[in-house]
Amino acid sequence: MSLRYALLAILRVGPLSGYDLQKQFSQSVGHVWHAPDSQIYPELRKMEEAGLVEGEDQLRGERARRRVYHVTEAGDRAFIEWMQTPLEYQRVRDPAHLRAAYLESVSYDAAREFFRGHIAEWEGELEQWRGELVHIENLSNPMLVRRLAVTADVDKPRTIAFKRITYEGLVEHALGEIAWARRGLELVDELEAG
Amino acid sequence: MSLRYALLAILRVGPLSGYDLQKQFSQSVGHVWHAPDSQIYPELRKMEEAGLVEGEDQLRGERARRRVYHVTEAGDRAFIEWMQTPLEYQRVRDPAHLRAAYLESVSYDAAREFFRGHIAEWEGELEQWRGELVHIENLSNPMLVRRLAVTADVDKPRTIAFKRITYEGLVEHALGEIAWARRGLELVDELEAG
DNA sequence: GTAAACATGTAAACGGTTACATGATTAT
DNA sequence: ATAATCATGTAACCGTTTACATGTTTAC
Repeated sequence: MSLRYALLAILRVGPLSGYDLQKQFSQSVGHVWHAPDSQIYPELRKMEEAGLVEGEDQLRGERARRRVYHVTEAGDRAFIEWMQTPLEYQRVRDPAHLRAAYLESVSYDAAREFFRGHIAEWEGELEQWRGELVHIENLSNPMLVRRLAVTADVDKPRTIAFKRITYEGLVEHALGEIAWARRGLELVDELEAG
Repeated sequence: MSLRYALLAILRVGPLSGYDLQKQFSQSVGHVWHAPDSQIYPELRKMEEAGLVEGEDQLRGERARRRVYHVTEAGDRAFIEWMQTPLEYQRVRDPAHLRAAYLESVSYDAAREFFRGHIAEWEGELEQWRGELVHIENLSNPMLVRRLAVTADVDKPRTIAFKRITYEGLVEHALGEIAWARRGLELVDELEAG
């Protein structure tokens, strides 16, 4: 159910077509809440039915159209209300730690493969999140710039500060996973040696 | 799809009824892969259809029955094969960091509420995982004891070591989330002050 | 002319959540 | 007698994933 609010968060900055939304999405909120375009288009339609957004068809060339969505007052209220509601945490479902707990059932090399894969996976995320963090510090993230353009001066420091701490948290998590997996590799070496 | 392998991991230690499995589950693998009983019973049936486990109905008293499942050779092979297959990581979908990125749209108190809730959530997980870690160190976890009972002496150190590093990783993650949220609270104080 | 990018979807399947439903046995 | 625990499910719903489907416009 968070997809809806992730989309509202972006649309609140200004109207966008489904296509543009999806592109902005994958370069911003998509870093913490992934969604494919095949999920975004239908969700926008549902949000329109619920009165949270309104879409207008615009013509593009002679035959093509694009549907541009903007947030309604009800949509804005719904977003703020959600932000103030206690967050529903999802139950833990962590395939990597599930597997790690049973590595005794495979060879040392297979165990190493697992930890190496874990490092590769989290280094990928780390790179993305660190990149975002740099863009936040430099004010070189287009979404953030657009947002700041519609934000009162008093509110700007907060807007930046919360984005920064968010990505700092993600970066630290990724670093933690990588450090853990490196220790995993050392453990495998020790077990094999002794 | 990991539920299947989580269930196999437990059943490989020895036969269990759906009910007992579910109890063992919630006290062991359930810490990293949650599943309600309403999901476990049908999954066991599906695994039986797939030939991974076999169930036998046992009588309990006069009228009641319980179905005891054990892993087949095919089930054992499937588990080992899965353990050696590159892990499919799920796309990031993190409602807490999604929300954190937009805290400028609510009051300082609402932002504090969010971070406090985050701390409470992760302290809950931390307690569970730390408890497990203690049970692993003391060999006071019944599942681990049963597992060691069917494990060759040479393999025992590994079996313990992988469980330990798994829960250490989880504990560190929880500590990281808590430290992050505490910094969040400090940030809110600073923003409100200056 | 052709490829890249623009633009918007549908359909089927799957996994997970929540609520409901039922009854037997054992310990007090 | 009664409560706790044992024991096993079904059904409806929801969100997500994957694969498929189609056509337009713009830049080279």
